[in-house]
Amino acid sequence: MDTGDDELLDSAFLALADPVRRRIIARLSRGPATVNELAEPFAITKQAVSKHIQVLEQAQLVTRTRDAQRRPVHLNPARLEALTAWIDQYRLVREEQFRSLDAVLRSNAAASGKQAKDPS
Amino acid sequence: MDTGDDELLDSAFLALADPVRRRIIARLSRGPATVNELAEPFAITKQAVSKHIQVLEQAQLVTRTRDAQRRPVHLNPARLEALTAWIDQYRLVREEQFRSLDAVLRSNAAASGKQAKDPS
DNA sequence: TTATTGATCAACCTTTCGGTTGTTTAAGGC
DNA sequence: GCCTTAAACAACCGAAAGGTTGATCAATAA
Repeated sequence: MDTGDDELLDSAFLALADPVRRRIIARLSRGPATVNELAEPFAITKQAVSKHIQVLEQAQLVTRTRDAQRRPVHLNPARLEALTAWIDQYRLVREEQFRSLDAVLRSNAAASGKQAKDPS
Repeated sequence: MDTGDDELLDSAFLALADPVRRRIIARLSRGPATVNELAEPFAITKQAVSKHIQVLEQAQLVTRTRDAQRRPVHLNPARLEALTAWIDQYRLVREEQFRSLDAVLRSNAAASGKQAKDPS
C-alpha cells in the first residue's frame, strides 16, 4: 500500500510539473472537455495533447467517459486533494515549529529582561 | 511574472515527483539537516543526494546556510504553501460545481414530480 | 603545513519525457 | 455499403533526469 501511494504521488506530482498539463487542469476545472477542445489553445499537435492527457489519467487526476465517438475528460478533485494533504502534512509541521521557536525566543527575551533581536 | 511563476511551479512539482526528494522533505519538516545526514537512510551515493537537494533548492523548496564546513539544509514552508494554493484554486472550483450540479438535479427531480436517479 | 572531513564539480551512461509524423481503430452521417 | 470525424497506436528523435565513479574545493583539526 505504501509503494502504491508512492507511485501515485510520483505520477501525480510529475503530471503537474508541466505547464501544458496545468493549463489542461485549469480548463477542466470549468467542466469536462474533449481532446480536440483541450488541444485547441496549444501550438502542439493533437497527439501530443493526447499523450499529456494519458499522463494525467495515469495519475488518476482525470478520468474519461464515453459519449458516442467522443471521449470527454473529467477532472478528479479527490486526487488533487490527496496532493494538498501530502504537502500540508509537512508544511504545517514546520510552520508550527517556527511558531514554537518564536515563542521560545520571546520567552527567553522576557526572562532575561533584555531586548531580544527584535529589529524595532 | 507569469512565466516566472510557471517555471517555479514546474520546478517545484517536478521536485516533489520523486520519492527520495519527498522523504528529504519529510525529514526536513522535523528540522534542518546536513547532506550527510540526509543521505544516510538511502542506498544511493552522497553525490546523488546532493543533486536531489540541488533540485529542491532550485525549486526554492529548501535553502542552505553555512555553519563552519557544514551546509545545513532548511525547509521553506512558504513555497509548499504556494503549491497547495495553486491546487486548491482548481480543486475547489470543481468541487463547488459538483455541489451546484447536485442542487440542479435535486431541483429538477422535485419540479418533475418524478423520482430522480437517487439510488435509495 | 599537512591531513581529514563535508560537500560540490565534471564526465559519462542509461532511461524517460515531450514532441513529431504516419498509420490504424471506432463510431456516426450519408 | 462509403466517407468523415474523434482519438489512439507506433516508431522515432532530441533533450533532460537520475545514477555512477573520480577528481576537486573549502574549512577545520593535528
